[in-house]
Amino acid sequence: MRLSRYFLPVLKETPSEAQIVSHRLMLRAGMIRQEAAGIYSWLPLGHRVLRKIEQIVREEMDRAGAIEILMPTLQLADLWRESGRYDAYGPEMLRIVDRHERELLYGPTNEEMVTGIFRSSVRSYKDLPKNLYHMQWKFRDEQRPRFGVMRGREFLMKDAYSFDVDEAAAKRSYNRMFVAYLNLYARMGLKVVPMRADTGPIGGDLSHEFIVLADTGESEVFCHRDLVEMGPPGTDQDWDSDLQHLVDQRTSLYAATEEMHDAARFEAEVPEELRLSARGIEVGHIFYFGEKYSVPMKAVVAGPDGVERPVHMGSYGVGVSRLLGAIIEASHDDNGIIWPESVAPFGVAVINLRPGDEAVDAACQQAYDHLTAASKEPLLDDTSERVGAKFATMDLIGIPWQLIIGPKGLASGEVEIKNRATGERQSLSLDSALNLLSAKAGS
RNA sequence: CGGAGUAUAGCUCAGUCUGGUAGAGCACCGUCUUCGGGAGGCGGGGGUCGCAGGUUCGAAUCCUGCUACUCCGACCA
Repeated sequence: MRLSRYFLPVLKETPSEAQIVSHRLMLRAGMIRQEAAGIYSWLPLGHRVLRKIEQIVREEMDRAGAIEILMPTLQLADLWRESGRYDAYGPEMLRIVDRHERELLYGPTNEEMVTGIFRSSVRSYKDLPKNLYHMQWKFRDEQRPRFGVMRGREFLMKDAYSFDVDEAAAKRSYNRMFVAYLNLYARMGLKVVPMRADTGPIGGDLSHEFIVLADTGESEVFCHRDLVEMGPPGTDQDWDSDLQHLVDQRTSLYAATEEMHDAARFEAEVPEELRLSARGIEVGHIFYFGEKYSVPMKAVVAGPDGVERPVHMGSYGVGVSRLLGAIIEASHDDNGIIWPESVAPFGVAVINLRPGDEAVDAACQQAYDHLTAASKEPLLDDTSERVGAKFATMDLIGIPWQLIIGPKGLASGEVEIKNRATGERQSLSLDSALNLLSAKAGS
């Protein structure tokens, strides 16, 4: 992409409404624009990152055996009356009436609908297990939206739903999601801790929240320090096994959110120097809730004995749009965002310090073509901004690598590359720079 | 949902108390100088002062109603 043809409305000044760093940086970097309280337009840069995160989530869900579908945003009220949640959900649910006076709602979640899809076609235990997921915009009419995309009213969520023949099988489905979640967050450069969580109004017996530790987090969390440093399980697993040892490894150490916290147990189980109490951002939540929906909605399968039984279900959510905020909270400095390479909107920023200079233009074009061919998704700054502004903008939007090409360096056959995260720079020939960047930059 | 605020140029904000021709910085356009970390000069464009009503010779400013947004708290699969 050439910056001169792109749409990147960066702001020099901080908009007054933004209180936390991720919100400020997303607005300043021209990633989002607020349209109403808790409702945002995604501008090109933000949209690119959103798509990258989506793709990582998709790949890890697919790897764990989940199957992607896409359900609509609008749902019929009658479907929700089957589960009893139409009346139970309260004012957070946006209710809509169409021209025929039909009662609809903008989906805050999809348990009812996916159960409807499942029960219409699955009859036998032989078709289980199944895990269906989608990534779709949700709407929850929060009383007080804040923190930009971290707590919006409209937000993009990946929600998966598992269907199993009994509780033991459902636990295996739960474990698959547990492991897949740890892997997908790790791919985004996040340190995430799973914590026992309250199941809340959705109901159920077994639930974990996945928490990114950050000072600006909305909830207080308590855990064993070792959990923070423990790496992800890795993607190379036997996904048909129960994966129980991986889950046990991470659930045997103390970790709980505020509402589940037991100070006495915390102090008994965790030596003082390993006790960590911090604030966290919830970026995922998984539940096993058994027959909560399958019984009232009559989602049943015939077992080997020919008897029909309600299926055992779980649901698994990742806050896709919230993850942008969480990643920025976890990775930024005074100059702006520092994108992990896996989710960066562009892989390399090619900075032309003197557009119009024949040699510089040619070198930039060569670099741009080379990096494009190498799938490094370069962003070429070919504008006539002053160099200070160019550097500031590229630092702000957080492209992992900068390739700086100007007349002075070029005269002695050199260009400069800079790593956004470390600030480290080196001068070298254009060819060496391109080889180096092709080898390590980008996804 | 309780409490506190805000609304004036694309952005950040003065001006409102005490009614009298709509302001600044940044951004934008033109031009000159400058040119390797958010430069400077000169010239220029851009505003139904959130909306509706009222008071007044005259309202951004005073009064009434409404709307939107923000912050603190409670709430939050």
